[in-house]
Amino acid sequence: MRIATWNINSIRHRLALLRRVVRALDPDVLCLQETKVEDGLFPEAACRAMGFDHLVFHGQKAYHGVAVLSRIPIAAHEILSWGGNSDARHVMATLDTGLEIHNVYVPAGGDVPDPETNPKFAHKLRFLEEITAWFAERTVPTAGAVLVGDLNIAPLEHDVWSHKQLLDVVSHTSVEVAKLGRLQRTQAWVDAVRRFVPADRKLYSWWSYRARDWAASDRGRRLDHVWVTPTLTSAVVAAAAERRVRGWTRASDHVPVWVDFAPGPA
DNA sequence: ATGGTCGGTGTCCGA
Repeated sequence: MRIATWNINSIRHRLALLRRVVRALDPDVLCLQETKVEDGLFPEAACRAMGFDHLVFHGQKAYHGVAVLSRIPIAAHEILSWGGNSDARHVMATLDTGLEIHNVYVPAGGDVPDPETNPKFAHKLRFLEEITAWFAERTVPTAGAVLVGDLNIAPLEHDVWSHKQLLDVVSHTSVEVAKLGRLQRTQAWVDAVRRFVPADRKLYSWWSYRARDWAASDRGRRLDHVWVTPTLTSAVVAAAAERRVRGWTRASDHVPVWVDFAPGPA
């Protein structure tokens, strides 16, 4: 079973690219962020035509929005909200196997890493505190859980092109990394992708649109993550961030990240 | 040291 996550940056603008990604990666479950579409306008038929018979989408006009596209039946889902507003940033889908999937889009946090002067950064920190408190009270399901999404934080030194130059840049500051660490410890979440790409090797999932040549400058960050609860760790047999997708026509600034699970009991 | 580009929406905002 393959689970993928991708910040698509407008699902309606990128339906052709979505088809191409689905053909190339053939995920069983694809979690999208920044769909940027309200539920009434979600391209449901197009997703079904790609083989995803089971859909959960939770969006709003213009901003944010998360969706779970699945070939595996979804038994239940829940819309969750953190940070003091009703932003569409977290949906939980429980597969009929009992596996719980959390699709999360953490606020970007603006430009200035100071919660006193930048309300967007304050909102990001509050979102992280609230989701952390919720997971801390929650029991890990028997079948395990997966947390994926655009977490908008690159926690490790080699999750960014220059650790030194990004220490004061939102997404890599110590306060954000510490908060992400607290979230990770709530259910002892394991960073599944870094099990396959060691921490001393550069790994990115996002490259800014603003670079003249994103591939040549290669100033990327790993903002998109796949975490699994401990009992699932040994079932994860492969993982990757699909760098090549950044070069495809009409690319998102984020690329898909995926994890493969071995069949059968973990 | 600065500005660079997107998408959705509307004459800018958020990323």
